[in-house]
Amino acid sequence: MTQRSFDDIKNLLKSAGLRPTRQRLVIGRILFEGGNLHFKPEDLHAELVNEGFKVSLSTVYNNLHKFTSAGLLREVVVESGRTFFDSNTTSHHHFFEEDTGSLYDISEDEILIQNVPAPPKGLLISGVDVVVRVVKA
Amino acid sequence: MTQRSFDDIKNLLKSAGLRPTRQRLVIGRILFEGGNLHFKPEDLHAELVNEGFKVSLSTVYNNLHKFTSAGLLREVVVESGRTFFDSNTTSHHHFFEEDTGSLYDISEDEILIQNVPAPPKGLLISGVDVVVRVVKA
DNA sequence: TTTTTATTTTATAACGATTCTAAAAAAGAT
DNA sequence: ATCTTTTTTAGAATCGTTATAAAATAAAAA
Repeated sequence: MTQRSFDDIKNLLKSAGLRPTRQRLVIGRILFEGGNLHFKPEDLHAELVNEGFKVSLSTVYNNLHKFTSAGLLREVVVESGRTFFDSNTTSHHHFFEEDTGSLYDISEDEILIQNVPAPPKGLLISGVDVVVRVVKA
Repeated sequence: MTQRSFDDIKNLLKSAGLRPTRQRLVIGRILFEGGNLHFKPEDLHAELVNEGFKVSLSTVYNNLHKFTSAGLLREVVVESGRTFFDSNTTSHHHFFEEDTGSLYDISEDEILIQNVPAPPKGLLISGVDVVVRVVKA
């Protein structure tokens, strides 16, 4: 996944059924220009403001959720109280460093999970999340 | 782990370095009377009030955290926005049903996790959490 | 194009969960 | 009992997030 042009982002948004607004293009360029990003809504908003784009925090939240339901982003739950998003939407796992709030990917085929028991009656497995908590050595 | 007397709870608290106050005894009796409980602070507070005990919500939060750092409780992170506690402090995993907020234990030896990669330089693994997300069939 | 309609953005208010505050109460030590 | 320390409490404050409703923008239709 290499550097993406503005038009690529535009197409990405369109094919996800999202209008390519100015705000979404700018957000999309940061999130999808290549490389996997882990971030909090506040982080992204700060970066946008920092780069000189006027986008409200509401819009950031709004679009992170739209991107997520459109399959362009994933939410990662590692801490109660704050939400992390991940620009890598493929199935994978994470190292999480509580001190710093840093996340690191673990690819799905690196880790091996076996013998997941059958869920309680009437329930179906929709996903398996592994969080490996780490601390400074 | 069978029914525990008030004195058992008192000793449990004492040996955890916690003064056996009226509030802690009452909370402890609910949480440690046997059986594994998954609950939110609000739930516990509601139950206490319901049973006729006057305990403030602050005290509940306060003591859940004290119990946790004393090793009597565990926090379970399955959703950003609310905190779950687990009276089972042994290493184990969970099914989580998002619709209802229900948690079900998966014992550690039931599930098999292998090939957890080495953490990034300078970090040590402090724990591995597996959350199996489930939905109504 | 212009007009119309639908969607999006925004500032701001509201919200729920949690933490903080500082004063009153209770526990333990002397 | 008295003193000291810890705990509890009500209430305010804070944090992250979501709701509101009016203004702006995008897309579709004319």
